[in-house]
Amino acid sequence: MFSSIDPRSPVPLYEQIAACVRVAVASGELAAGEALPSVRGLARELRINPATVVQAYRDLAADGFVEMRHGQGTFVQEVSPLLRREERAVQARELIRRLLEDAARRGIGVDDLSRAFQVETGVEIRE
Amino acid sequence: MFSSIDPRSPVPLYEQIAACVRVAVASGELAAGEALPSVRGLARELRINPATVVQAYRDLAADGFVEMRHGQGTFVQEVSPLLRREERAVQARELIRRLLEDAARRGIGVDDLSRAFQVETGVEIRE
DNA sequence: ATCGGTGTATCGGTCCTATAATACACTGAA
DNA sequence: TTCAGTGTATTATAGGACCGATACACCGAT
Repeated sequence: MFSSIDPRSPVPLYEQIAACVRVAVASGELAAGEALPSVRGLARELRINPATVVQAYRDLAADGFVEMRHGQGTFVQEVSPLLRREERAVQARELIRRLLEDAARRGIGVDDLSRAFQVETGVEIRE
Repeated sequence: MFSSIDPRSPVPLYEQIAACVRVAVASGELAAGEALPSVRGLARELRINPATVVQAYRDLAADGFVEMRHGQGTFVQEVSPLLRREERAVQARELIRRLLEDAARRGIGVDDLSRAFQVETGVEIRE
């Protein structure tokens, strides 16, 4: 599940770890209620510091993906597909807002973005 | 033109300055061929270091927005609307690629993004 | 009660970025 | 030539992000 972790990558280790967990949950490899690897266990397996794993798990917990139970472990959160879908929508809107800000700062308009979106994803757009 | 510059903002000063110039050019407040404020002059006006202004101007020069002439000043570049439009398109695609990476890392799909785009901008989307 | 598992909290070091400071080099007009 | 203006280059400082080390606190089985 964590085979793609690369300490030399420019993206932070804790983000890589969190990403692995997210895709594992999305793909069903990690079912709701199931326990994640322990902080120490994963740290030993990846030969990194426990605190780094903690940071990844805390991010996931902040997003409601997992729950950390002191003394017990970290578990995939039970949420209805509807709620999870809503959560994704919220985050997607946040990403789009940031995109629009960045673009505006460079004088790039919504029409430029929608065209680029179409080119990169194949999703067609109309006004 | 630089009234919105805020040293306490989390976005770097040089980006704020570059953004101001870009919108000034886009709005026509700064015509092609016209000179920008000198590095020292703007630095004094904003009470910041000249090197910070330089970094902003260099970014703009790298994007082809302005031309820095040693000993003379920094001038808004003459470019055809067509070329400028192409440049915007390139940057827009770059922004979209980054958006897609960020989203994938969080398990957010293209469909989530296109819906969010629609919500935030009012632009309708179809597959 | 104890012990081996778990997460929690705090500190310090390293690296990178943004910004500043300062000295340098070019241009055009007097 | 000289000088006041301009951009250029190099080095130094402050701050933050990332990661590691280490000590602490909780839980459940024995």
